[in-house]
Amino acid sequence: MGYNFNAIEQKWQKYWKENKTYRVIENGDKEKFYVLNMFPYPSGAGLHVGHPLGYIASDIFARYKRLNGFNVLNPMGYDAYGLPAEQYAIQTGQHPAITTEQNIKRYREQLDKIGFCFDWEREIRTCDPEYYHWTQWAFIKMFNSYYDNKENRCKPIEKLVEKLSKEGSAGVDAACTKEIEISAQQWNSMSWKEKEETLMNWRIAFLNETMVNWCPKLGTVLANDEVVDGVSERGGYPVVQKKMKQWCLRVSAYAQRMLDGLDKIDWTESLKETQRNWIGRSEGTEMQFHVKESDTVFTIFTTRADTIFGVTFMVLAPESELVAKLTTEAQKNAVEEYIDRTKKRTERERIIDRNVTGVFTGSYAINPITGEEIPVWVSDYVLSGYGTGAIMAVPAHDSRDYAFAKHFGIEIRPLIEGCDVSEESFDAKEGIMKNSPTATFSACKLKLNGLTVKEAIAATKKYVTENNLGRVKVNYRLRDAIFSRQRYWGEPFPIYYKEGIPCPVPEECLPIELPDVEKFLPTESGEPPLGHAKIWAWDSVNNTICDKEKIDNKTIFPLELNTMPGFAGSSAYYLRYMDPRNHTAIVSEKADNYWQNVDLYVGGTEHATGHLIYSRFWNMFLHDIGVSVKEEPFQKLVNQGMIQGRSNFVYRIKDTNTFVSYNLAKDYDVTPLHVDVNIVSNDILDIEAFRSWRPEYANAEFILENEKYVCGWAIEKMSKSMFNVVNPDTIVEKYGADTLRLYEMFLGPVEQSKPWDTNGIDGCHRFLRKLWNMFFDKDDNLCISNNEPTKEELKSIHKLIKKTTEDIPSFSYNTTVSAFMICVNELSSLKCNKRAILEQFIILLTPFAPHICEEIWEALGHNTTVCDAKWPMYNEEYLKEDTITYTISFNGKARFTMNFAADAGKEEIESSVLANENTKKYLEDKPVKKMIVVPKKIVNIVF
RNA sequence: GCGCCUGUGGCGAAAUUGGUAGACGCGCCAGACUUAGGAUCUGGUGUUUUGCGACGUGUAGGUUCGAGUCCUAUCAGGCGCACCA
Repeated sequence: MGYNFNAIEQKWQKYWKENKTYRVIENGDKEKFYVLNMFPYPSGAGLHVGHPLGYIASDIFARYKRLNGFNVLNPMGYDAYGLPAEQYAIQTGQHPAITTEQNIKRYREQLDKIGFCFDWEREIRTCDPEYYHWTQWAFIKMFNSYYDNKENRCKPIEKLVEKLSKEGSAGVDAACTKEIEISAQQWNSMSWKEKEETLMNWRIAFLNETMVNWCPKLGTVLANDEVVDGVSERGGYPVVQKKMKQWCLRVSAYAQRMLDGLDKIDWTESLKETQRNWIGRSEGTEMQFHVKESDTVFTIFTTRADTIFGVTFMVLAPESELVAKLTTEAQKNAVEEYIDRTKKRTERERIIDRNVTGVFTGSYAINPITGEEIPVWVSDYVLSGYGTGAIMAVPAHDSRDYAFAKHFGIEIRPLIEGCDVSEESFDAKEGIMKNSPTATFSACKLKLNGLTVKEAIAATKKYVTENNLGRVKVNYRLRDAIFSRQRYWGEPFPIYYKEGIPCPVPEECLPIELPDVEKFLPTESGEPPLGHAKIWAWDSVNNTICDKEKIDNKTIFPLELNTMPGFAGSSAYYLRYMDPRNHTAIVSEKADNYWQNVDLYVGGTEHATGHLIYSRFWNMFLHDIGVSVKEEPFQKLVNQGMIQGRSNFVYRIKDTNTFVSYNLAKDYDVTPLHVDVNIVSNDILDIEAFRSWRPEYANAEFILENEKYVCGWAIEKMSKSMFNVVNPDTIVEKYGADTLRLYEMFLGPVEQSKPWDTNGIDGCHRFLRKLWNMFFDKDDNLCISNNEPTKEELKSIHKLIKKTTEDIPSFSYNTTVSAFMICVNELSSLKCNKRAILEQFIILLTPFAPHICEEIWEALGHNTTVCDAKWPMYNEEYLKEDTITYTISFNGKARFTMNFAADAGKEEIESSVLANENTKKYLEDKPVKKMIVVPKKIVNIVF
């Protein structure tokens, strides 16, 4: 019978389930270890062979840690809310709740076949009210918090109210939408409604009317990370800018902390760099410019304060409120026309078409240092969302300003010695300053001539600050996250509207469950589907949801119609796994203190600027309000690479039904066609399978080479349309889960992207069969001896113990698998059947191939699961060599080898090498300058 | 444009602090056992040469007794950010 993997795997999967082998409970006696995978959203296509890569890698780590005595949390769940799940439902014309349920079921079946050690009792689903209770709860907490810049943490909004009523805005240094100045008196005389409207300026979760990424096709707004190159990440539909009132999260308040936190966590440098870029810290100066013949003052932001003498025009973003203020009667028509034109362009059009456009407002600003009059223009190359939406333009030292100045014929005034600005601007922040104004502006005390750019920036900053012309300012590219979606399939907001003011429902009334609606499709105009819900009003007397028709705006109010975006549910799920069935808190203090944060997080790099930013923000917020003990949620992060598909092609001769083999195809006029990789083996086409694959190929003719049809191939994305999808179920059926696990790891480094190629899998399968045959004879009888192991056998197994113990923590799984293969080859050529050796081998292999190890472990007479075995220790004694071969080299060129006893000293080796006949012959009369002995490796004689 | 990463056989890939390449697996070649084999086992397999040997880690230099590894320049591929002032 031999190695019957199907029976073995079914048996043990059933055993694990029935005996709850992988259930984990908080246990203070054991050290904890928290392993986590980014949970999947259950798509309709099911798993392909690339998905489990990360799960297998972390499963191995989890099992390894468990064998080393740790209490390991390794949970799994589903990110079931959000656009992908909903789009799939829409495409198949079903209710998302139904498709989600189906897809989860299918995912679970596929996952179960691979033999993971997930504790399924802790499973969570983001669309489960029990779960999103705490998403809504966190939102209310954010609504009721503000960020104190001085203390660098968020605090309850009541503290802010207290300050406002005592000191007004003067006492407030907090993250805000815009700077507001009010006195305590003004605040205290405000109505409830006015106060609420004012507080929106500081809340962490706030309602704001801003320009948003509107995607008409998806019928919803999108966050910045959901828009790529001006089209939606999901579906690739055009995105336009639109002013809308939306819920936002004040992520930007945490920008500096998120930046600083990166130094404390163990992520790859490239991922940290991506986040640093996304946060986009830039240190500069804000300066105030007065407008000529007007009271208006406006502020600009620049990183090049040193170039203040080179300013020859100012530019406002078209969306800026200043435009209307500064436009003169004479220019009114031209400006309005320009703004109309820019509004109509989508983000994408603006990216593609970079022609210089702009219009003069008619106004002049006064240079705060020189008093010079500078024309103010409007142009869409200035962004309203960054800095202050207004810039001072220095065409000599900024390429965008340069293009603008050239186009409109504005003066270009170079400020750096020796730079040539006749063809292009000089953007580099280097050189010696020149052209500071002298006689003309004698009042000006700022002299920059002769300074380096760096010194000049510092000097200008100092001057500006001391003379109250502006201030030093740090700007971040990171924007606040837009948190509303005009979609059905998401968490409803726990918010009702009283006199148009949003009010959170009482915490004890959570969760507010997603209502049933007749029509859940999104609309192009942006009417949220929850508008169709009948039972969707808030009865503030009985604290319950009630029929919409009862709304009287006295005690019964309308509820928010938007839903939360996909990242809402995925931002704190790792906390919930610690205590998933807690009805009174997101996580108990006890569980939080025990599990702390995720020790090892495994997932794709595509979440670098989405989920991994939001999660860190969300966790920092929860940390501030005393929920999560750690500030950073994911201590170590490993990005598994993508598994690409390897497509195969057949070559059809044009206008025929004849297919020509790959190497002969160049002689014909052919069309390459994708062919299902599952009917191709080692690039050889299974002709019969091909004929029955599609009716039109039933009578296909072939031109063969060496009596075979050879297919071409290419590396492409794994997808249905390329016919290169490999389903893990097929592999498990044919080779077993243990082989699949081994092979996925053997394929290459976990972090690296690589194509899937089923061909190599035989090697891993052979290894397991070989292993099996070491334990069992042809009649399936255990044939193991209890004899003492030999020195060689001990050496072989201890080499393996050392290798696995060192490699698993560093994720070098591919070399670990190689080490297993080498060890089996060594042991089988030694004809080793010693229990003492093989038993240790089984423990070492358990993380990789748990099913076969359980089976053998049981056959060896153990009545406990191998998952609880003790990881063996290696003994250096066994690894020592008796003799060591040294390479004798002359001036770095190797000539011959010599053997020495392992404990031979340096002197001994040197003298024997010099006394050796070969050495003498080679050296003849050449004097030896020096001799280098590298232990265990080489003796180099330099002459 | 700025930043980060990666370049090693026919293929996936190994290579402690620089220590004298290509482990392991696939594929290929030869042999054995077979009626047969997409089975199993054994041996071989970087290039070049009959052989000794020579040459080989994208390219060109440098440091060193010795470089895949360190330094400089350059090329190619991938990723991130990008009218961010």
